[in-house]
Amino acid sequence: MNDMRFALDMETRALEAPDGHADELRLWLRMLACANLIAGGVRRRLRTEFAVTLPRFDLMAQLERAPAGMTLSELSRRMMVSNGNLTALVERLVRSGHISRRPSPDDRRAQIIRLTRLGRREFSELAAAHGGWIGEAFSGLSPRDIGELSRLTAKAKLSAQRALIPRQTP
Amino acid sequence: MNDMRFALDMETRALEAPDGHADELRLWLRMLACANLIAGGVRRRLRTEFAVTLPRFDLMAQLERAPAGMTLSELSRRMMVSNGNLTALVERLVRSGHISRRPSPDDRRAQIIRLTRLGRREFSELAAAHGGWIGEAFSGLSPRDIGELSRLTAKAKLSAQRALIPRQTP
DNA sequence: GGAATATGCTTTAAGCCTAAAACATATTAA
DNA sequence: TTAATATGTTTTAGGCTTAAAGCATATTCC
Repeated sequence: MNDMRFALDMETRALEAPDGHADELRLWLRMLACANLIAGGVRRRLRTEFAVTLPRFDLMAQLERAPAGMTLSELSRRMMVSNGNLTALVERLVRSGHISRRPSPDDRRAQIIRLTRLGRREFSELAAAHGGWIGEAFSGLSPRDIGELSRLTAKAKLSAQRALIPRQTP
Repeated sequence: MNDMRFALDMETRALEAPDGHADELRLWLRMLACANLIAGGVRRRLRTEFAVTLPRFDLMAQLERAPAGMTLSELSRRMMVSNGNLTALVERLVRSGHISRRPSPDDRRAQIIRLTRLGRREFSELAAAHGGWIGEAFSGLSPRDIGELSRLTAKAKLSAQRALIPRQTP
């Protein structure tokens, strides 16, 4: 039995803000809860309907947009996960026949990862279902809401980038 | 060395939508990227500045709002994580002296978890810093933007709940 | 009361994730 | 050219996360 339940009142309790960041905190908790909710739903459906994990789906989604393939480092940047994380994930996908791995002709340290025919075929099914779930998830919002939310989220992302990314040391 | 870099163009590439869910997909990828970005920054700072993990912080944050304590099940609902997940997390926090665990007087299966004095003291430092980081993260948005984004995110969360939560089987 | 069912918690197996260190190869600078 | 530095990948140690199964105790139904 699935032991998980969604607690939906995470941010409904008042946040007694120590400083004046109460609105930002409320926004953050809402955004986090919303993202976790949707990601959790996607994860559950991928598992029960397709026996696939979300990271595997994410990896295939990135590769699908790069028919020529990609190195592990490039992949780790796009997926926003650590480099070492990919080693095992890629290994599993190679073993299951969804991706191929060959040495880079340009750089003897690097490898090029690509979707196999099987990987492409299976991903197209996953992507169709996934698109439907996301459409459902936001079906309570009008097109106008979606546009506005999208715009503001992009703005928030940019703001967070500036604020949170560690300074480059060139 | 920190091997992670933030790839920020996740959703900048066009999404060729199979159906008509392109806008929803773009929104979803933006929201996910934004949440991951902020959560990643918070995680990194908690670790480097306080040697604390994000789940530990989250757990303490929940307990801080419940001075009378809480059972593990209640905690798992509020944190939106699985029940089994908490066993080890709670064990570690008990060992480090941040929380206490005592049997429930009402239910011999249950335990009541509470912040200790140390836990409360340490959490108050964490919370202050955390509030500041979140304030920074959204500092590029006007109060009006924040209000609007907060409102729409709440709406999206509600929509996702309706759409994605598995049907209750009463 | 006793059986069936539900709930609280732990355990297990598997996978995900990070940071840091290690190693190999490239690139740059002196 | 050699040395220093950077980059691509893997390894390691530790923690997080889930689903599912198992155990103990409560609750409900008959």
